[in-house]
Amino acid sequence: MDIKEIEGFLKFNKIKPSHHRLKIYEYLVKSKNHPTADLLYRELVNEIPTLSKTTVYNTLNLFVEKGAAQLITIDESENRYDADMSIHGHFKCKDCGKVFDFPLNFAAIDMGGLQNFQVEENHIYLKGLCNECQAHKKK
Amino acid sequence: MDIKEIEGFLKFNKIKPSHHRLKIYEYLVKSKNHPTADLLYRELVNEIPTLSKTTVYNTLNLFVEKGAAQLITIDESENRYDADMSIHGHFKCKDCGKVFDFPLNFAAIDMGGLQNFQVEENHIYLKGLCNECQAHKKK
DNA sequence: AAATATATTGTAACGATTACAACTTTTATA
DNA sequence: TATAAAAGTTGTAATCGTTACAATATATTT
Ligand SMILES: [Mn+2]
Ligand SMILES: [Mn+2]
Ligand SMILES: [Zn+2]
Ligand SMILES: [Zn+2]
Repeated sequence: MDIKEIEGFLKFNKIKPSHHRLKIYEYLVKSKNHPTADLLYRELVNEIPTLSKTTVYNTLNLFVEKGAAQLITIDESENRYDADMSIHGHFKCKDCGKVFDFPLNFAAIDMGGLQNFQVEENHIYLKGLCNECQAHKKK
Repeated sequence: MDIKEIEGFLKFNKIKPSHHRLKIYEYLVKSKNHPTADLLYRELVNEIPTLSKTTVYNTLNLFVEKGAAQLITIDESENRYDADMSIHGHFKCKDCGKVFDFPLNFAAIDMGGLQNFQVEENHIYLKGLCNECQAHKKK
């Protein structure tokens, strides 16, 4: 996904593609690491020295509003963001803190129980130990 | 579930059942409304005028540590708590803000995709409009 | 009863996020 | 192109949920 595609995608979502917005969206798409606003700021401020944290917050809120990114509340004190709007689950390692994607058959979940609720968003969060951290523990 | 059962349950989880702890746990069990620390405080401070908010936070953290309650991160700015440790999903209405339980067949989720992750917790959060709020909208 | 451990309190600090007004850049209008 | 209006960005201060901490109160042990 190159910068032209990202520009097109933002426009498609009625977001005016300013330089900052392009860079922030590009980071989300390419890193796939579900960053917090603070991490995004720290990662981009070298490349964009004039960047302010408020712009990062404004931009992420705009992306969520316009449906170009989703807010991930897997953490208890910080919000994370994801440009991948497809239905998928998130796994957070309690040791290293990384958040991983995993595929999800959503049809298997959305059954019976919820009586007449009109579902607009789904968030599947698992927590435990990732592959790598399990290996460390064994030693 | 009467107060004696609650006392026994706290003891079983290695939590010394002080008066405050009993009342807080009782509220969680009986209200089933997945309260925030602040709501819990406001609901109990009339009955326990000496209650402090710090105690509410301390107590909820203790419950989670000891496995007597679970932390629910369905909100983006406030933590909620649930004494129901069984596997079930949560639905949050975007209109009225209420958080509802719904039954869940977890086996359907934990499939393939997550490669060698050791799962210790699962959180299934759906959002949308509850029954009642859909009715209001129609008018 | 005295000593020790545990629980609770009130206040201050912290950290993530937002509010807001000033400033800059882009877009529209004349 | 010059001017005005709109949109984007910035830095700082404020807000709000949560935690740190030291003082006090209560419970448990000696
Ligand atoms: Mn993801
Ligand atoms: Mn519940
Ligand atoms: Zn890990
Ligand atoms: Zn509702």
